[in-house]
Amino acid sequence: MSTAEEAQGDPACTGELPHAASSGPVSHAVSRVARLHRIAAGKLLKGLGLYPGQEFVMMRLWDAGPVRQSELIKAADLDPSTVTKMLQRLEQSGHVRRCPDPDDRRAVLVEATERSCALLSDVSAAWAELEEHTLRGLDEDDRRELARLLSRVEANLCTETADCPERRGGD
Amino acid sequence: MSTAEEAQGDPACTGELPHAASSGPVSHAVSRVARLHRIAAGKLLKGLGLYPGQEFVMMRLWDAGPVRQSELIKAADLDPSTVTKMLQRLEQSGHVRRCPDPDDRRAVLVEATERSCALLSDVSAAWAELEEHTLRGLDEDDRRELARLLSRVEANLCTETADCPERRGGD
DNA sequence: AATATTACCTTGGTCGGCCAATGAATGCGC
DNA sequence: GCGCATTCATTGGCCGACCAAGGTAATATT
Repeated sequence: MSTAEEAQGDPACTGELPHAASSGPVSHAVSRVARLHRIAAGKLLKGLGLYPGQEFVMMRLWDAGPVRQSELIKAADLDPSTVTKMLQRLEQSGHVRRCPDPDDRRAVLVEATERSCALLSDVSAAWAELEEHTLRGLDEDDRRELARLLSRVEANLCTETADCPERRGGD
Repeated sequence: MSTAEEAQGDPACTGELPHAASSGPVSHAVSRVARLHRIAAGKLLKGLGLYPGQEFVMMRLWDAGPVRQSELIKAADLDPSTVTKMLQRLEQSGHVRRCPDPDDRRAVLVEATERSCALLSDVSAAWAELEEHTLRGLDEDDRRELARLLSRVEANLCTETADCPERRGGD
């Protein structure tokens, strides 16, 4: 076994930035952090029977009670088809119940099952753990700063790619 | 009751944090930023015939020339199967050429096609644009700070969930 | 040399996520 | 009332990403 190279070393953590990405170091970091963060979330959620991404939907349901699917879509800002499929799986796994909306025959009302409500505290705890894992070693100032900067970045990314002269036409 | 205050025009940009996620505001922000960032990258790459995620592999190939698939896997820190499928599609779309490694009959050598090399500058430009889009409005200090914090977070997420021994300082 | 291990890649499955296109019900304008 | 546009949700296709399992070849062990 010659590989004296740190059995569990950091494969990708050695930030070897590709040349073509040198123009976007932060973007690169965002991508890597995103994947790692998702993986970490996935591990924590796995024990709860949830897949990463489903928590957002469940959280909305826990918060808001029975809602239209369109509300979920708007709240999570996801593609309708994404939500449809996710809900089908969540229904299959017993986390969610769906029934037609009596008021609008094309709409569907979604609500969290009682069983899933038992997960609420676990998911909250998992998220707290994830947060701590993510921010370990950062003091309060750093955390605030990171939150602030991410918020700025999010706002930036919410604007269309190259057409945000912050002045759309009349309406 | 029935305060319909959340029924506003802005879909997701209004940071209405679910209650269950209040324990992890930064994690939530990371998730949202990640998705938005990926979407932005996707839009920029679409015109170049690439899908988000493929750039990383291509960048490695442009940097390193013909490499083993395992090198790519290690460099990008992706699942082998992910790389296999991605390369199959990249080969199909003409961005990549693969041939068996004469030195190791189970290995595969991968290289960027000449055609794809023409994309290098475009991808670099796209990444620069993405970076600017991401960081618009942040001054140099903020950008440095964000890079620093993301780096810290990345390091955190590289450690297993509850196991953070002394980390190697990497040269 | 024969066997066991390990490394390399592939296949098949699953999920989240997107887009495009479709069908069904509602609502608006005429 | 009738027709058209909107909204709601679904389907199918695609891609990235994961895991689990498998097959083949190189290497270590015996």
